[in-house]
Amino acid sequence: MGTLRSRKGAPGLVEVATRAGVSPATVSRYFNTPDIVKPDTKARIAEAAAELGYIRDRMAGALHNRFSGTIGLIVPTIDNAIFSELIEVFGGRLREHDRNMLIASHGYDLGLEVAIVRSLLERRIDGVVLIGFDHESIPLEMLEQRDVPVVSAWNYREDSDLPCVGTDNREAGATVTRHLLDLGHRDIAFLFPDTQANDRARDRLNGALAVAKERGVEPSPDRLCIAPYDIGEAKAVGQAILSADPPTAVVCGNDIIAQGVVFACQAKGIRIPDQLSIVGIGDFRGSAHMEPGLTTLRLPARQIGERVADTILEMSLSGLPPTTLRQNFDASLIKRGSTKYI
Amino acid sequence: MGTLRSRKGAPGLVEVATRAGVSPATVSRYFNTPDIVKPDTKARIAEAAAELGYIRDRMAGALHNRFSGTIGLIVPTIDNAIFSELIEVFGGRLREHDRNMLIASHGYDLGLEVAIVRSLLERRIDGVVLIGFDHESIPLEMLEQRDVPVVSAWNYREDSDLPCVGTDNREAGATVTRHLLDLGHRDIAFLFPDTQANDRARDRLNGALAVAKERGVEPSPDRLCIAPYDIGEAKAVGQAILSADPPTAVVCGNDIIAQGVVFACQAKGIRIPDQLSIVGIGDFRGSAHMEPGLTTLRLPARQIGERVADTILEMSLSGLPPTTLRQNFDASLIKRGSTKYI
DNA sequence: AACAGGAATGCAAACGTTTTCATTTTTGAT
DNA sequence: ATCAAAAATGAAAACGTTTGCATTCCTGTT
Repeated sequence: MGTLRSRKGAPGLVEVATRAGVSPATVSRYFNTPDIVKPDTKARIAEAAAELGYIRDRMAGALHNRFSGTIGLIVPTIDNAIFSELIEVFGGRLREHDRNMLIASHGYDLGLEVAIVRSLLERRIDGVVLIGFDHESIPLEMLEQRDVPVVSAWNYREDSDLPCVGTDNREAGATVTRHLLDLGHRDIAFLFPDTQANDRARDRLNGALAVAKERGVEPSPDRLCIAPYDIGEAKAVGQAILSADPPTAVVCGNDIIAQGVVFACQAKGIRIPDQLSIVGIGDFRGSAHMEPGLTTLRLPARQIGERVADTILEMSLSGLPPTTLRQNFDASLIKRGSTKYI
Repeated sequence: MGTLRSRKGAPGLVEVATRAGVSPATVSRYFNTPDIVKPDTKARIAEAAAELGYIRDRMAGALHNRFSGTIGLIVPTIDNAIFSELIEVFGGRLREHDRNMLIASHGYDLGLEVAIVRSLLERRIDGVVLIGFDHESIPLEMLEQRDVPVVSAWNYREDSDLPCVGTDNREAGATVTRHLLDLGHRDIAFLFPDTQANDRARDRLNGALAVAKERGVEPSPDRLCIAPYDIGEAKAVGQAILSADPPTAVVCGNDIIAQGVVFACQAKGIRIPDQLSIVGIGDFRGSAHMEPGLTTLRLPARQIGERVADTILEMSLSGLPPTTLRQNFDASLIKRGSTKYI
């Protein structure tokens, strides 16, 4: 069905072999284990390959040796500052190791993950990186059954089922909240996204509430607000909070929300940090440079991205769990102009 | 070399065939051309496949019929609001068509493209989407030689060599500048990234300067400033501009830069739009909600993303140039609070 | 009831590599 | 110069599908 295009003039391994006067096997070895072919032969093959403009067909190879050289990354969203640095760094690291990144997003619809995982498995993925710990069991089983390595990125939990590389989100929530408490704030609002299918947000909120309680601060229900990771909606929620009986400080689930609240204040003429202190989590692009600068928790996205890549590659090569099963990266509180003692 | 893991228990096409009591060929047809297999047989195969948890191996198939079901996308950067919506939409559309997205970024280093293209070709990509028109000839030739469809996204030019889907960036630059001129501004500064290896920025700036000249406004050299697509650096450049003898308006290469300038004003206590009008291009996340809202040009990223996907799929299926070789999407000026008549 | 024509299916040869095993060449020591 | 051992290469059988061609099974017509 349909017109079948032929591979125009693309030369194959055999043609390189013929031209170099060696067997296909030797050419294959030249590419895969160059150290076992004689320098002399190597030179001839290199020349032949260059002259023909040969490009190897890794699919054909993968058919044989199980490795496709492709790693899958499944994220909730690409179109958002949250994961973009992680994605960029991860992809770059993979390229350094001559692997490709197959990426898919599900828009926080975990049900889509099963379709995505199936699609990735059909392409013989060498490994899969997921964000966080909230996942349906079916896709995980499919991966498990086929022995495909899986790493959870972004989150750290000492008792996670999956190998993980990330930060402790409970701790993250606790840290920013502690900062506000240390500054003397007692009337604190919490703006977090729906914690239903988002373990990062859930952990952060729990950590935040735990430390508050510990210090004797128990927010009333109207101090617990839901705002999605969207700057416009966060701004709207922020304006609502600030309308009557505003708190003295706000803990935001991430910097997107915090930025929304900053804009809400500017819209209502509320001075930051004099009338309201704001903390975010993430230190996204822009948080450092807005006015006032946002006090936030810097998550080491760069380190996590690189480490995730290294970990999944290690697993795919060894076929075993990684040497370090769970890796925790510390987040650091960055104090800027958006917080102040009360 | 290394331990070769075997495909644990993964069943193959033949096992499905055996269990369903049909030949492998029929099972293959069941997946590829379901309409030519008898309903009865179809049911038996479906059952067998489900029971075994069969997942097809598209690499093996690709070996035969040339289609890997994977499309490559090469962007300058992922970690930036510029392309993220395009990427997200494009990837989603591909998934709807049961294709995967292989993504790579080169960080505005076009020299990297050749390595990336090679790597994609090794994976038997069905098509490649590039951003803009500035590309080295070698990767393009490699793709051409192998008959791999290429589409340029984001930019539109009526005389482009490649099929393209995007907006006319000259027009974009002209539109925002015209808006300022219409408001009576004559002393306008232009903040653009280095236009060396970035045809989008170059076209925008040229369009902006052309329309200015047309109206008799010729900016002095110190009104032409270079700022990268980075909010912090743009803010710094903005502060420099505003220090002595500030202009009455600024045209920014994109919204990131514009946001930086907004923050620069806030830092220096310059009131927007009373003392300075600012326009951006792109209508990125956040531009609508910052204070004041940013007047900018909305680029139809969503439409472009979908259309690019459709176009590359069409090309890959037909093996021909797309029916519509060059597709232009109109951008619309969004007037918000950052601009005002002088 | 016989038959033509189309619809379903099966057979076996690809697709472009990798890899095992066997064979040849080289190396270094005597 | 000779030989054993190591290094380099070659021959051919995989890998898991797809597909052209051949065959069998239907369906409806005379």
